[in-house]
Amino acid sequence: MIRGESATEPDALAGARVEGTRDTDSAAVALFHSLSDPARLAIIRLLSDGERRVVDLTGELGLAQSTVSGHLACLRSAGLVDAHPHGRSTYYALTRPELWELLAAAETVLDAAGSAVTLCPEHHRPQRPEPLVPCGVAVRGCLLHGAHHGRH
Amino acid sequence: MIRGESATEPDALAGARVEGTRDTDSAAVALFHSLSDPARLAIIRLLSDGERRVVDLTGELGLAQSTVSGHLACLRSAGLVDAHPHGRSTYYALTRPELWELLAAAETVLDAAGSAVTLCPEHHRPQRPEPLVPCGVAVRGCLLHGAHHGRH
DNA sequence: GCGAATCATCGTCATATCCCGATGATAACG
DNA sequence: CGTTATCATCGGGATATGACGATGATTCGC
Repeated sequence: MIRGESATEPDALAGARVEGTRDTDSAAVALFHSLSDPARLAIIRLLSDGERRVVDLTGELGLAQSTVSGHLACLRSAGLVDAHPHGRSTYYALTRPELWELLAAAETVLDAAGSAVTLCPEHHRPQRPEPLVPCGVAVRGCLLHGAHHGRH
Repeated sequence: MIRGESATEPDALAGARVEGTRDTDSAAVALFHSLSDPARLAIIRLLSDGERRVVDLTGELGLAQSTVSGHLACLRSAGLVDAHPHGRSTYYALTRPELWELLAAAETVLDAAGSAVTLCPEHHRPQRPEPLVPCGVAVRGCLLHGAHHGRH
């Protein structure tokens, strides 16, 4: 991963090894893998405010520069960030606004599991669809509205 | 992971090591990690039709039984499946209907990246929200409806 | 022109991960 | 009761991963 991102490359061979998997699962595997590291989640959060240089991210994360470069390479390979060299600096920015829906959906899954998790920065949080169940059963406070909504 | 799921346990220590991460990120990391393996995605797909025994999954996946047990332990630790021992068999079932929204959202991200990926079984696919952009700009066929919708 | 800054890459290390076969506890079957 | 089936767990192997420091190419600032 840190060198060459071989594990995140779409790998039809590994996909064909396990029955029931699909070649296209590799892209999904790479996407989920890119999100399965705390440093990379933190990078995404930092980039949500706008593009940043590697040295900025390095300072904020408190990791070695080479490590940050590796994480950015992983995110880049998964298509979540883009790199814009500018002189001796390289600016990285997020590329997929759809990512916020994904993070919000993960919040929902974890919320249902009892983990109050906030992955989406507030200004990127997609609107939750209106609950289909009429209000009446207060199960848990809604993360977005902080009020009690019917859940199910 | 295969023994003890130490890597998927919420680990506040690792979370505190990288600046900008949150302790609660561990649950998200574990969730994304649980989805970042082709065999586990296949298991989720198999279980989408209803609960199954380990031996059934083992047969369908073509993996060693111990491997399948390990994957199920991972999914279980992430809260995505539940185990119901019944005699000498153990039935596994999915626990989070919210998971379909997450997989659909991942499809969207990958779709935007140019990878036509189907993670959601058809009978579990959540309804896509109506596009906010009026029809007019045909960019890419909609996975669900197969017709051309405005994208942006 | 020189020193400093930046960053992708490499090598190394400790640990994790997925794979397998083996094993033992438990339950089912004849 | 003896045999078979099932499954969680363990040990080992091959590989991957995230961490670090070092390095060299490129750019910037004086």
